Amino acid sequence: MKAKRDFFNRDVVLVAQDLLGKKLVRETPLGIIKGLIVETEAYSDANDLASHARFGITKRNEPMFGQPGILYVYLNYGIFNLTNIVCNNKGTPSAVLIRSAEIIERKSIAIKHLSASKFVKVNDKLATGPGKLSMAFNITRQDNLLDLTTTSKLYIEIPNKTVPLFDIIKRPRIGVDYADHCRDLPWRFYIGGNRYVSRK
DNA sequence: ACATGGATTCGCT
DNA sequence: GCGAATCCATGTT
Repeated sequence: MKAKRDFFNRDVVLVAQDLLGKKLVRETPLGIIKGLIVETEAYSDANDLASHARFGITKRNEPMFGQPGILYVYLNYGIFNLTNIVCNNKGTPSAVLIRSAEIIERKSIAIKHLSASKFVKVNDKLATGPGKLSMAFNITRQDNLLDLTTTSKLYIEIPNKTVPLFDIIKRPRIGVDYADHCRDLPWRFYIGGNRYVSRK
């Protein structure tokens, strides 16, 4: 079952954890790639000094203020697109950064996407780290504002059958040392013991 | 108009 | 553990 608007219209810290173990489905010209989300981070509103929303609404972060369930993609370090899904009700900025996934269908397509960049190494960890993940799934700024609840191009699939239980590890977010006291918030979430997590 | 630095990754030390 | 690659949004002049 495809995740609906209500799934994303909740507190971003909850959604970030709830996305673990869900399927990320991506339709490309070459076929449909599927991956299990194993690592996420939550970014909140103006009170979160690590969030793009800390400056208020700008041209770049405008998607964060939009409908829950839409995509927010931005260029990071001039090299990588980073994939975020907007949460909370419209007007309350927040987004979940999808950091890592275990690709379970059509790995060959992901390998083709990764091969297009000289900045990533193609190995068995195809979508480990937010830059590699976005490239493996061929998510670029062209996909910015895409509505995951209404398109078949990209969406979250919630399995019908029960999935095996797993531990949710909570840690400070990566690369936000500038964020004053917010740097220590345990808003990075990953599946305990999963080998596709970017760092321990 | 200009300077700054970053939600990364890889390769070398 | 550290620096390079690379570019544009953001904040300052």
